Amino acid sequence: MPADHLSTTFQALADPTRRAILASLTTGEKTVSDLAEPFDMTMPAITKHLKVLEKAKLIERSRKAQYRPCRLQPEPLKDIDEWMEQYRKFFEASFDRLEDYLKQLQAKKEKTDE
Amino acid sequence: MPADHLSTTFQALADPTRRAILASLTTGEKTVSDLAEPFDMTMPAITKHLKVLEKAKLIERSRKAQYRPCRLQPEPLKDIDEWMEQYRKFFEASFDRLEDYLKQLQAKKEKTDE
DNA sequence: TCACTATTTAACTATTTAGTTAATTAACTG
DNA sequence: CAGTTAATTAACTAAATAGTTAAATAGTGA
Repeated sequence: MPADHLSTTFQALADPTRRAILASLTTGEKTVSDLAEPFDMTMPAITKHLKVLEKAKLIERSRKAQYRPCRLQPEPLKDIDEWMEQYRKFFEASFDRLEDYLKQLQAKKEKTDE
Repeated sequence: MPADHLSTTFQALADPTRRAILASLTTGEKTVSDLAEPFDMTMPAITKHLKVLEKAKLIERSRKAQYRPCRLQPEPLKDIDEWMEQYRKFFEASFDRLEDYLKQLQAKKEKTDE
């Protein structure tokens, strides 16, 4: 039960329904029913996913009449992005090697084409 | 119980012990005992964490005598980084607004200093 | 006030997770 | 071979997760 900030964020993102909800919020505020619509899932299940996202501060909620509109709150994603920084050199390095390899392939192909 | 690739990766990262293990592997290959040393936890617990990381393909393991050295395998982190791309404009935008605000503060301060 | 819509809460269940202790496997070393 | 070190497996437990159905709450509007 890790209570730390990053663990809570990663945990919240470790579910495809919740990631889809976040993606859907990139186009703007949505009601709970709007968000629920694409999923083959009951409303209480969606309410629970929203609570997980809210506790992780990935969304914020307000009230408009009987609606509880949700909007994206991207700060925790920024924290993950910053955490990622220490690993970037590793996967960028392997990407560079891939690029080198692809360049070699291309060079070989050009030779064949001559 | 999401079996998809991104969920598995996020799930593996949603634990401070596992993130610390990854960080420790940035300085190179380590044995299980090396990795276990900083934690107040039994060896079987560490073995389980390593299995989670291995299933998520965040580490790879080999054998050297009685040791099972682990090394970082950063590809899944790259996938997260790419997933993040769709959100970057959101948190970069709010960072820009913060920058603007700080510039305004600075401008005000300079005026006061005149 | 009554009925309707939007959403949440309660109570329950099945599965997964993170840890433990005790026992086992594997490889080295005297 | 006997003993030691490295690591895993088995069996168990407590807590968390993701879902369900049924009931409750809150706001709108005739």
